[in-house]
Amino acid sequence: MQRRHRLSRSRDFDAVYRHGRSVSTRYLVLYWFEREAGDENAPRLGVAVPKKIGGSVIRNRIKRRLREAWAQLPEEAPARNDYVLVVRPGLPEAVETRGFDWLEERLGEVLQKAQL
RNA sequence: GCAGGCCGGGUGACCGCGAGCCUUCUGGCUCGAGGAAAGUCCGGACACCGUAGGGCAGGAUGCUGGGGAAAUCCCAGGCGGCGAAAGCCGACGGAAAGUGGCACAGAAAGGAGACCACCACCGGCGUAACGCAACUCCGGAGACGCCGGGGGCAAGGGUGAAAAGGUGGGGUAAGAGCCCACCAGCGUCGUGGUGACACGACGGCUCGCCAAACCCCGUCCGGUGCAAGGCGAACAGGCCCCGAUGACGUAGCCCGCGUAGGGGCCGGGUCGGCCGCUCGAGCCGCCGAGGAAUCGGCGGCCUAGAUGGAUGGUCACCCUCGACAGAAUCCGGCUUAGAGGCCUGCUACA
RNA sequence: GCGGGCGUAGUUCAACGGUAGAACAAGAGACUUCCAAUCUCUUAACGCGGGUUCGACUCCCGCCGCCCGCU
Repeated sequence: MQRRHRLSRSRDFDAVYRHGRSVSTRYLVLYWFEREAGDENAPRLGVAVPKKIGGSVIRNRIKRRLREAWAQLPEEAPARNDYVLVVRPGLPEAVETRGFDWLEERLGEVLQKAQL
């Protein structure tokens, strides 16, 4: 995922949290927010992992895997939006035991629930 | 069992990520986490702060020698403790400068005293022809017993973590370093050692424990931290108060020094960009000095620099199935976490 | 990056270096026809590992966990 397809500023995160909508599942929370009308460049993703989840190795690994899973997705996420994925406790352990394919299913689940 | 050192899954393919370089402009090449990157416990480098100067206060530190930029660091040695040994551990200056503490128990917890017991002496009372535990000693000039008195003494008693050196002998009315021998401690001298210290001789005869209790002594310490700091961008108004009778710098206080600005409220701007940013007390190899830490010389190498923060996905094969864990200015240490494997030396047992 | 504070019964808090206490809660009993209230009794704890000391919740060092600041 290239840098322009990521959320890179604290103000962007704030905007998505403050003005966007959200949906949550057992392991993930998804926020999304429609940017300025007519801006159809590409979807942008930010990943947030609380410190409660684990050490920096755990947190970095789950972020990498979520970005990879996001990139593997077909065009399910409309390009006009900014997204923030929040990891909930238990996800890294579950991925370790159930594998990467399971993580892709969980990501698809939360996107479907959002009904974009 | 102990000590020291090292490695920390590997190889290949495709798709991705970050940086640099090249480029025919959409690709190619190269590099891309750790021994602890961690905790932030010490020490620096570096940077800035209208000065960093002194005193007090405060903090840190504390055997000796060497190393090191420095350090709650390293090496070697001494001393003390633990262990059968190899070896490990130790904030290890001062208690005859002062203050304070030593619960319970115990007579007494520190410049001494005397509860019980012991010992002669003096006085009083009661007695013994056989008495006294016993005698060849002593005893009606009163032994012995009881009571009282002023003394002597600190060996014994029980308590305690600890009781004024320990053991043995002499000595004495009973005793005591009162005297003697050995041991321990202290002091002086000598010898060895750079030194901590060790050994020996002599001396007088002894001075409790706690300073990780206050403290005393020696040594060291300006503050803030890369979110330092610099460049550029944006905004660049109003009111009030204090101030050469010294505000403020200045930090806990005082002195000294410097200097003309400082503070509050409202309004406005900035949650962006570039540099700092990785070549350094650097790493590797060889040679030399040294007992080692380490140092010197020569040759070679360039080895992450992100900024919501770069290592992931899929597949194949192999092995002993892979722990703890992710750089954020850099470096030297300490501490903590940690699956497995390799090498070297030593000790004990068989 | 820098700095500060706190860990004691189930909970909220105490304790000059000398036996860890109080309140509430919980359990049992008493009182009551029953419940509540009240009274009595009981159960329980110094975050972990070293060190100093005769002796450590207390003093020192190192970890672990939690909370809070500054920029």
